[in-house]
Amino acid sequence: MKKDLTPSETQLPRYRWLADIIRDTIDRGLLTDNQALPPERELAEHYEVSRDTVRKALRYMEERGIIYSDHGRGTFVSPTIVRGTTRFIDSFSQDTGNRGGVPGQRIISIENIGASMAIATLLNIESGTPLVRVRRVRLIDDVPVGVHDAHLVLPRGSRLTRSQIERSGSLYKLLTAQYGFDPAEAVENLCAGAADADDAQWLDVPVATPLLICERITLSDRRQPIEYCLMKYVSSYRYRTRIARHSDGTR
Amino acid sequence: MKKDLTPSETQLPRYRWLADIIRDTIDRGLLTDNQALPPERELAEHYEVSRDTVRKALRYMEERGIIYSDHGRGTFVSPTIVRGTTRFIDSFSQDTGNRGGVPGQRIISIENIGASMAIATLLNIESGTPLVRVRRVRLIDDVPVGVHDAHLVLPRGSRLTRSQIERSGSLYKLLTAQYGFDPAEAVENLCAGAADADDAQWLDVPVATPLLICERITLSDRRQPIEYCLMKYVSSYRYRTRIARHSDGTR
DNA sequence: TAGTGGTCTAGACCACTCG
DNA sequence: GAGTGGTCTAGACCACTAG
Repeated sequence: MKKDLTPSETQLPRYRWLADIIRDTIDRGLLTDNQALPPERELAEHYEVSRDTVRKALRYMEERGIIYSDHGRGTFVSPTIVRGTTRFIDSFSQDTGNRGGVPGQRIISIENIGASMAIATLLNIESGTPLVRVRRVRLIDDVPVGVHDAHLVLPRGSRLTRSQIERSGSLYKLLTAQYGFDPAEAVENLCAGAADADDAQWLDVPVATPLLICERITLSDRRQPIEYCLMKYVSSYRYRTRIARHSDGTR
Repeated sequence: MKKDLTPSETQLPRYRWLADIIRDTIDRGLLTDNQALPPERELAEHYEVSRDTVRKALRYMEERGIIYSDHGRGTFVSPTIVRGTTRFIDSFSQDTGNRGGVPGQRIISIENIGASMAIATLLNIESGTPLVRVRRVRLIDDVPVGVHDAHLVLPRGSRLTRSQIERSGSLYKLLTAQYGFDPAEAVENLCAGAADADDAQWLDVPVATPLLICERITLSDRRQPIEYCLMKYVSSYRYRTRIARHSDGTR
């Protein structure tokens, strides 16, 4: 168990080490919805870290929707409905797994293309720049739930093969490991749409069926656009998210 | 200008005061996309605060997608595409204003009802608990773009009138000011759907038109559910969001 | 190697909540 | 008033980036 390792053994900063311990405690059900954590000063003493480090661990968890703090009252475990709503960049495989489904994919095509004007504008690159386009049907428990159409900016000469993607569960993990693809942030735009003939075929629904359309632009650590992805989902697919702030900036 | 006020005059914590100054600098175009901010130590000296306070201001802004920091390189202004994608709980009026539209509403009905079993389960209350149900058509520049169906848990005896809501631009602002309604966090679930006869009438679209469906549960500071809201939007409406994390927890 | 952000500490005081 | 989280400080050292 993580608990038995010292922070230096885990190679993690102390606040991450502490966050993992607390997270574990919650995941094991020893602390449940809206129950209070020990006070910060107590945690600091018990784990032999400064109070500031405790606070860093708590803020780290709060950002992820695991706990929340109330001034003057204490720090509490977030209700189940909130925990686990944090969105990550490689969300599909992740989310699906978290919800108890088996994520899958069927590759429609992999092409080396030049950026169209529309895509070039979105990605802030020259039109005609070489891109890799990957189209996939996404499955949950072998049922098609969505189509992904990704346009990737990869280093010159990168070659992506069907079998590579198929072997690796997650396209992102593959790209990160093999091609230095390093997503830091993404912007998403969601709206309603209707299935066209292609969508209908791949998703096995009638033409004009309502679909959830999600456009994503992914940025590298230097905030250069490295991917444009158009995703369309059938109505049974749920996109979950969490909002933690009021517009007055409070909390 | 805020710049000329001392932190104590603004009644804000120093880190918020500093964040506002930097934000202002960016908004005025003195610092633009991917440009570097001064180093933390320099900001600390210049504004006569500790480096830790500077860091707190920077983290506050980073959470909101205004800037980003890279270890060893510096801190930079987020590209325009990213800035302003932060979602807030009272998003409709806010977002619409930010995008240059004029937000509006047409109230369909205000009812005092008892919680149905479905709603009661979602809100974690007894079925039959008194709720206020507010149905509204949301407008942008006087064009209907969505319908909101809110079920509110308000203190006993609260009375909500049409004219009150109409006078106040934002329902949330009214509830907060008048009824101690204090949203701290919200969970949203998005999916695709089709317009039913009612939707079609209010949104002025054919029945079965694809709609973006967004269900929201709003929680109080004590993380008690205080609202369930079902929102449906026509396909021209864009729901924008930002994802800042990779699933390995890095950054 | 110089410069940057990231982690960590120990201590002080403020602001809020609740009995 | 006692206990909690929130802000702030001054200083140290580590980790990463780039010329």
